[in-house]
Amino acid sequence: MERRAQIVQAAFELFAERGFRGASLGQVAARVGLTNAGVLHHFASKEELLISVLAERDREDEAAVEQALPRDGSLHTALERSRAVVAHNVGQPGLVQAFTVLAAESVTEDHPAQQFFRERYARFRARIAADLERDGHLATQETVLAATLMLAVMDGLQVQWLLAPDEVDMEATFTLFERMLEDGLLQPRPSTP
Amino acid sequence: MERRAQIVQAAFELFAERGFRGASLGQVAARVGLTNAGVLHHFASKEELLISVLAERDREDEAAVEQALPRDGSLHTALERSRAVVAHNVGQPGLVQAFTVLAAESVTEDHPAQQFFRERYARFRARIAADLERDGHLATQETVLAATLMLAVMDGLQVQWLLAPDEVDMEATFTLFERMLEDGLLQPRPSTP
DNA sequence: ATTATCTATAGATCTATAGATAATGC
DNA sequence: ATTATCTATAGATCTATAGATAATGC
Repeated sequence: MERRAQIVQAAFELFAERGFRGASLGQVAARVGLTNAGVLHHFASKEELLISVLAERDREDEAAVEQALPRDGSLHTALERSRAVVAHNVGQPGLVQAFTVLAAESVTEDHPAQQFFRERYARFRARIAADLERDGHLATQETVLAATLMLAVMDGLQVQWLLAPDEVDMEATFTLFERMLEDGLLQPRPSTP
Repeated sequence: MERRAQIVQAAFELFAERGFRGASLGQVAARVGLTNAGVLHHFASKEELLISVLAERDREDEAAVEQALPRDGSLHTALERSRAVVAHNVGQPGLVQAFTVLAAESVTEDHPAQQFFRERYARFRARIAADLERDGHLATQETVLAATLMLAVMDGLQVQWLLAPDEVDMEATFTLFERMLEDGLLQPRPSTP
């Protein structure tokens, strides 16, 4: 079972570096010191390997966030969690790159990770929308839009940051966004003229 | 010269459908009714084809926006332009998919479009920041952050929208963002408590 | 003459499978 | 016995080049 984890780790790195279609089983095998066929003993196909990588990494990362700062249903905690995730990501370019590259690649034809990302985004949107709903400052109809927006900001920032880490300050930009969210949306509106 | 344009068009579609690394020269050739070698007569390599595709499409699209709604340096027009781009994109999933997939793919190792996207984002950030600067409501230091944020929102929305066009309302979400931007950031701050 | 295409092909990969061998767990 | 790995390989691709042929523009 140790081996499986090693392979998942190597595949994760390679998919981050080259994308799913740009990375090969042979490269994964070489990185863990196996042959091609050795890897395919543990995973029936390259697609199955990708699915495993995504499922296992996602589970781990969600667990890490949950442990560091448990959800309590409040909007305050929800925002703090997002900020914590962004701050954490700044130190994990490999992780960010893997999810950024694979999520975008997944929109292409017959991509094996399409269902995974579709469900992942739907789940996150619903979760954030629920927190915003409970907060009560937004019209029900707007909570989903705001949740979509929040995820969009995180994803969009990552692309720019990966391309130019010295020019793009992901944390500061996200903080600005949260300020806008709080001042412009969540406070009682100051008589929009 | 007609042929070149046909090839660029076919390549654009295929890169959108499968990404640069997932699409092949042979597929491009087949789509325009040429052989592999026929395509390589017009473009020295697959990489050169990609660069041409990006350069030509980008030029065309920028020109289209410019013609529809010329820049005049005002923030109002700048925001209107963004909204127009988002609205236009909703009718152009192929265009959106090409840029979304290729931008994310470009962050991977030795990707031929890396320089293109790096420069493109830098250019857009600078342009939007300049408009915000002139407007005068933001501290100079914040204009770049706000410009980064604006591009991030557009990009991030596209990923979610491409995966679930029926669940994600790109225009409505962007409108919500612009309202936040105006109310929360560009208006005189209502005594932040 | 020059430009556009084609045929043919070299030389790399790539995924996945079959079947043999080595290692491990009862 | 079962699990892990390997060697060998089939069968697809893929990119790019060389050299021949067809089409076009003076």
